[in-house]
Amino acid sequence: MIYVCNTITRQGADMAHDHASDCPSCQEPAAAFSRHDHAHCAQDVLERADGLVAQSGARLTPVRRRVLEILLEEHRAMGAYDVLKRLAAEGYGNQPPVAYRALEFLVEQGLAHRIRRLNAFAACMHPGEAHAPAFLICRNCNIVAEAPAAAVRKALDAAADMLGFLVERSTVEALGLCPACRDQAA
Amino acid sequence: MIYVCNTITRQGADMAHDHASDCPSCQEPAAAFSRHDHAHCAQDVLERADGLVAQSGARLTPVRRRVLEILLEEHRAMGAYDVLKRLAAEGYGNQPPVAYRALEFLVEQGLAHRIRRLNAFAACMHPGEAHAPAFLICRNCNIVAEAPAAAVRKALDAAADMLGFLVERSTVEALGLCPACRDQAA
DNA sequence: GCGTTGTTGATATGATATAACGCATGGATC
DNA sequence: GATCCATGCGTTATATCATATCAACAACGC
Ligand SMILES: [Zn+2]
Ligand SMILES: [Zn+2]
Ligand SMILES: [Zn+2]
Ligand SMILES: [Zn+2]
Repeated sequence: MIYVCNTITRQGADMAHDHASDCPSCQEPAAAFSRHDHAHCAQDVLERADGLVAQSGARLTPVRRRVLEILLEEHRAMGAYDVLKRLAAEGYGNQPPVAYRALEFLVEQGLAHRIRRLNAFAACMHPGEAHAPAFLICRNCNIVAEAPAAAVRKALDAAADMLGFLVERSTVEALGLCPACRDQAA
Repeated sequence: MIYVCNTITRQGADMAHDHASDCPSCQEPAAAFSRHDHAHCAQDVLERADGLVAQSGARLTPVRRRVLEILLEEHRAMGAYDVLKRLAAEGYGNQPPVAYRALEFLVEQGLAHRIRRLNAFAACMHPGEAHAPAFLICRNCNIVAEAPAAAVRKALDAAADMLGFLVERSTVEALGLCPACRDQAA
């Protein structure tokens, strides 16, 4: 299947990763929203997730791994109950805590992100790489892309520092139009 | 009464406003978290709100105005149901839509902000001034401050633009420690 | 084996948010 | 004045998001 990838990875010190260079998400930033076979990306992320979790001493149990797979398959921000429906249909528990716990675990491990504007979760497409992404949410087609935001964080830290405020975690989310919907509107 | 003001206003082209210069929120950024008599700020904001709404053709009805007053009085981020309790106690409707509609109106008019991380709303302390603030949320004492974020938005716009994404609205929220709690922790 | 820890599943509840309907008001139009 | 229409309000009901608590069970170290 062909998807539009919600991944945006820049080649560079902060975002580089080590898998095959034919990964569409590892090309130029301008290619982030372009259509490509997402199966490769998903498979790559899963493999890296296995390694990262083992390395941290945590356990990527069946439910947790399945939730990550679902997020990768669906390839969009999903509500906890959306995930739960999928789990229930596959014989896992169908109670909210099952989904919330798995999602919380994935977020803690850096394998997924929480999109507060949507009350939803999305798989991180470059786990293990230090990053604090900004999320770009298209109001027309609902695609969610992760954008490198080192400069944004830096500006935020500076603004907070002027007031004596110490930033520990931050949320940067933008609502607007993706390239495709932007063209369509014009 | 003495409050800590959740307002941070900088004297400068983007944030200046025209009322009396003894407003604590109009002093140096470093004074943003300091204690002061908030009644002056609240009164000033209400007066400006009246003017702004009239100017835009909208109507600041009793319920809407009362919600703004409540937000200003409480001087913190409030959940919709907190506001609703206050309204109900004063004889207004006690159903969720009453509060949500008024809050939505205030946000649309730029008289209040929605803080997604807290699922809450706070009065804007400098309505009418072009601004897209970042919110600084203390994880210890829950104070919420509005910080000027022009540089942050600029960086975000630039990051999005590199991907062809057009930002229309954005959410920038930081969780951390306010100056007081930071000192206390040290 | 056996206690300890962590994971899962179930029940129940709490918290946040919106859909849909009908009525009242107030201004524009006839 | 009567009619129409747009707007706001109140209500019922429902949808969506999230957590507290307990019981069963599995993995692990001893
Ligand atoms: Zn990839
Ligand atoms: Zn789009
Ligand atoms: Zn004040
Ligand atoms: Zn504090």
